[in-house]
Amino acid sequence: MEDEKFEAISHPMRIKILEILSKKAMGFSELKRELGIESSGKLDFHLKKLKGLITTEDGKYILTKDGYAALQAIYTIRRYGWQKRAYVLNIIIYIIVNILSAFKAFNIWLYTVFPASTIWIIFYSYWSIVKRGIFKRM
Amino acid sequence: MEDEKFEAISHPMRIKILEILSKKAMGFSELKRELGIESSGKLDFHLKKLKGLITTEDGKYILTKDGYAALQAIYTIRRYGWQKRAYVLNIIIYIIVNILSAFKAFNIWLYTVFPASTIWIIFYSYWSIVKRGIFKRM
DNA sequence: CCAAACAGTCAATAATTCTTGACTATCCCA
DNA sequence: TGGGATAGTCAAGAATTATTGACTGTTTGG
Repeated sequence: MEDEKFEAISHPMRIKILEILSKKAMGFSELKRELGIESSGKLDFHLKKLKGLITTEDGKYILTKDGYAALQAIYTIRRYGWQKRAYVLNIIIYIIVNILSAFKAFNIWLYTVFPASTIWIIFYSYWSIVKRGIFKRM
Repeated sequence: MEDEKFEAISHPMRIKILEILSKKAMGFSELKRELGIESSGKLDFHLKKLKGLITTEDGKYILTKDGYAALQAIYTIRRYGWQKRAYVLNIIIYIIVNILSAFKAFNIWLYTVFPASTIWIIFYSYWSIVKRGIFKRM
């Protein structure tokens, strides 16, 4: 099912098209100009390959939900480090919030801040490490 | 630079190879068996296409850092809904933590929990919405 | 030592993808 | 009314990717 999505974004021009359309809806000719190509057939070919990732609205091309997901995948590869950094920052803030709260008012911390933030951090760690494998062989 | 990575994972067999190797390091023949193919040339061809995403260790194939990133991209497409759900849950927990803290001890909340968690939520929202576009045409 | 299993390579062919360029049709405004 | 801009389609050929199958070494157990 998702194999053809990777096929769809496996050509530089199609990635370019997704990036352009994520910023601005465009018609056929404007897109052609933006891509710096002369051949209409070429653009037609690539637009057809992007079926499911783009659609039209008021005569202009826009990304679909899956189009944004595909772009997301591209950014995942480009900015993979982000996830790890976000995770580390999350943990640091968790620790800071808890230490500050515990020192200021132990009881409140123990019964509200600590359980709530700990549930969150467990969930987030599970998501980051188990589901997304952010620390696997990084 | 990353274009060839998408080309690399644009074939079902290569996605299968990445998934198999992410779970267990394997030699040539074991991989062939696991994939249910007869032709050595075929496996050789696809392994070569995966250059940069896999490597060998003790005579067995394993994923590289980029291999895991590519697999990550595959999961991003498969489990895209997760991000939105995680974001919403994060916001809910932020609100709960803040309301509870504010009611129990207003001053502590105002000077520690609120600023720290608000900085976090701004950062996280920026990351989720601006950088990753999780609400764009979902 | 022999055979079977492992770990590939490579050339030829099949299949698919990409590009070109010629063509159609509509709209608009001068 | 005619020319330029928009919005495509399609067939043919070029280029690339995928598969097959025959081949080469190495290792390992009996």
